[in-house]
Amino acid sequence: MSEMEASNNMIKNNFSSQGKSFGGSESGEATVRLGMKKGDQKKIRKPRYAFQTRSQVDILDDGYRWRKYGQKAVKNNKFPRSYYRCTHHGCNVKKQVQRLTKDEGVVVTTYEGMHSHPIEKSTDNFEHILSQMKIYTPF
DNA sequence: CGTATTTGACCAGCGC
DNA sequence: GCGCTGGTCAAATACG
Repeated sequence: MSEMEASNNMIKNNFSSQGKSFGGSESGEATVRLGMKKGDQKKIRKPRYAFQTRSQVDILDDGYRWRKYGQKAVKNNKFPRSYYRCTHHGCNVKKQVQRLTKDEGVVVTTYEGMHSHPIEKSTDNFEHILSQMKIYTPF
């Protein structure tokens, strides 16, 4: 996983890439237990979008519900990385949050997969979220 | 009661 | 061939 360093340069700003119909990365998911691992992934590359945001809190809600399924520390970072997963049915979207060792105020959020359902929260509320981002973006 | 969260342990892949 | 890392899952717990 050397992408953590690369991500620093590969940061993309295509936030609107998610709101679209499903049909993309689906992976049959069938896999029973450990079968799901990278079996499909090794063949099909899931879209990965990394976002770099300046915020003291790593809990940036984009409008979806996330369930934390793991937390592991990274070598390049003395801060632990948090793994989140969408709690929707049929929505295998994964998201991971990581902080930069150099700037703890910078949070890197990486989204994996695409949502196949509309946002739960009200769009109006979403505005509040953006407002939160702005507040934590003094630069 | 239900949901969400937490920590630990396990497994597979890859490296050397 | 063995070791190591990373990554995910499972169960237990906490909280609303």
